[in-house]
Amino acid sequence: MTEDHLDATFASLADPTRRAILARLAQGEATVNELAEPFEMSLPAISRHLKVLERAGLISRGREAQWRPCRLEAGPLKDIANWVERYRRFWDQSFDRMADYLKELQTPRGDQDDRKN
Amino acid sequence: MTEDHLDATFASLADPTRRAILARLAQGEATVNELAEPFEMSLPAISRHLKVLERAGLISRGREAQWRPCRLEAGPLKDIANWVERYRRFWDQSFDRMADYLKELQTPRGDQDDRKN
DNA sequence: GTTGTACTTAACAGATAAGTTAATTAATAA
DNA sequence: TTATTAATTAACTTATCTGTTAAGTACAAC
Repeated sequence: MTEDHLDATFASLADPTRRAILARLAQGEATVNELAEPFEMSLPAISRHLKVLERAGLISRGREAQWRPCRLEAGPLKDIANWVERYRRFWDQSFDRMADYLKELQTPRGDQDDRKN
Repeated sequence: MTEDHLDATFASLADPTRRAILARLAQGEATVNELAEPFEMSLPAISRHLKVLERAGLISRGREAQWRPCRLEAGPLKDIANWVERYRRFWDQSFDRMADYLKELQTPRGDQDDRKN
């Protein structure tokens, strides 16, 4: 909810490996090795990505014997969705066209200035 | 639309100054000095933030005399919204509860295991 | 021309990020 | 106890990010 939290969430999502990990976890829990398998990257590297995701609150980790199963935690994603929703009106209809349209309403017909092409 | 583009967009949004700049631009075009005014930061720093936003396609810049008015470009924000929507089901109802609920359906009444509180 | 305003670029410093390999911790299994 | 598997931490390299001040560019006004 805080701005600071948004920082960490957006930063976490800026990495394609981490987004792929989240996509995998959307299908269910997985261990570190399972998560690492699709990537040509060392296990420590994956472990660090997981730590980044954990710090952002995007995953949580349990303990079962020597495995540390990860699961998706979607709270921060909801924050992102809420944040971006505030801009929906800017893409729902082209804002440029909207501005032109409003201008047109104020201007007598056949009387518009030239515009750059 | 590409993954690469998402990288740049998320990374741009990970900075509170840049998010504040976008919020300001949601109210209309502004010059660099106008955008810089609320921040205790040098103008070159703002200029670089704007370059980051521009590279991510989140703003565009015109030229009017010596001013370079910035405007919001919401395309990449739409991409973010689309991306995050895929996870909506994970926060719309608590997924934990959903799992519990499904389990409950499969279990004879008054017969459930203890759960952590 | 010169001066002033708006903004960018250059050059630098410090912090953070992302990967590597090697060593370490933790639990299982023999 | 020893060996194996799962995962993390340590130490290090390289690159990128974010800010600074100082210098440079572009246009306007005089």
